[in-house]
Amino acid sequence: MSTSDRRQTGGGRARRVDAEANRSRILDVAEQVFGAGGESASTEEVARLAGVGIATVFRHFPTKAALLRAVLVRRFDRLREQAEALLDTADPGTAFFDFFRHLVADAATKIAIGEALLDAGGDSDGEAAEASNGLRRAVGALLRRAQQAGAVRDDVELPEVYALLVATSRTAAHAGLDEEVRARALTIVFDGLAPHRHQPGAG
Amino acid sequence: MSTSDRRQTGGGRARRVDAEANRSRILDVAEQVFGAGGESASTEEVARLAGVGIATVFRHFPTKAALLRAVLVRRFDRLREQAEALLDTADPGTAFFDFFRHLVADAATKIAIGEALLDAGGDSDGEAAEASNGLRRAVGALLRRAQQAGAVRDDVELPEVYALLVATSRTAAHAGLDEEVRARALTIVFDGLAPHRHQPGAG
DNA sequence: GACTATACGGAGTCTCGACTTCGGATATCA
DNA sequence: TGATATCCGAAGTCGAGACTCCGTATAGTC
Repeated sequence: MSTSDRRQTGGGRARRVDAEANRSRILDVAEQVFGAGGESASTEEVARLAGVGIATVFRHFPTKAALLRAVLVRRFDRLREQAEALLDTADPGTAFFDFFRHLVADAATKIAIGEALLDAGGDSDGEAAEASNGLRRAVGALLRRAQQAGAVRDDVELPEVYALLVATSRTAAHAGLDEEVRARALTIVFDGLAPHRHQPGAG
Repeated sequence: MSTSDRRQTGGGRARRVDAEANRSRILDVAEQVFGAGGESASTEEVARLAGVGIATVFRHFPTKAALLRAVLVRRFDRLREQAEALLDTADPGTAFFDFFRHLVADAATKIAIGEALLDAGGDSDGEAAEASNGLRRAVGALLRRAQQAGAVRDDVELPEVYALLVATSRTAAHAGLDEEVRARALTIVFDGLAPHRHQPGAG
């Protein structure tokens, strides 16, 4: 309900099926390409890997920014759905920490996602910001539930938790950080989020 | 002893004082410009703000990458010196946590620094990698000392600690994360680094 | 099978930014 | 002060990548 409903409403005829298939393939490829190379990857490469001409890409997405936005919206929506699904999980603590881990692992192969997690919140266009906020709210719900269950300390709030989520995701997105180190770093963060602790390192 | 010693050795005459002044000013401006806008900021803007022609920038630094590298080397060296100075501080725990906080705050106004903290380690040229490793080693020394003093748990190692340092620095570097949230996020990380805790959120 | 709106791809244009050229200025030294 | 090696800036070149034009192909409809 976020994308791909353009001509359906408004009177004009529906999109041709080949055009719809191309649009979908372009989105898939763009997610991979921008995921691997960041947003500096070229539109031409997306077209080539999708097996279409560059004009076709620009016909479906008027600017490169629009394409990137569409990719991000889809990704954010998917992550939000996964987060919301976890709200039904039996153990709130497991749900929260698992999703944290999942998002970081997911971002590890998607540079642009990690970057965008941050950027989309502030500026950006309405749709992308909305998708980003949707994800943020879902994380907030997981957090609150985990706190009520006593799995996360009560004195932390969404902004700093989300900041840590973004920070670890963005860093995991780049090469050079192997999986084991990432897991150990997350363990430290999770320990910091756990209840029953005193204040260290205060200046 | 890392930069600015070019013509001094080797027989040729020393650099003219106006040239040396320009070189220094270019480095200062470049640090600001790349700090604020990331490495995508243009060389021409550096030249303009430094009050010189663009050719002068390229005369001193043969490529944009070389300029960026010079900026980073200088910055890394400076941070390393600060870290090493803290090794004489009375309290090892305070030294470690203060430097962590300092580095994150420093990176908050220097996008390129945060990015480079990560990148320089892996590839990059010899000089930049060396400077980066120097900083990493200095952080390692602070960490070990803090652990011996019982201010940081014994079962964490430099890779994951450095990863967290990089992660929080990079994220702090972008807009939209206010100072208070940053401080609260760091508190969580520091709590995770503190000794005497059980394992939460394990899956 | 023919007709047509829709979609396609290749070959452009246009802008931007890294880097060079070269004639003119100036610090340095005698 | 005069000679000159060094340094400077304005105006280029060059390549890359975002975006457009237009003749051709094809899905959808009869």
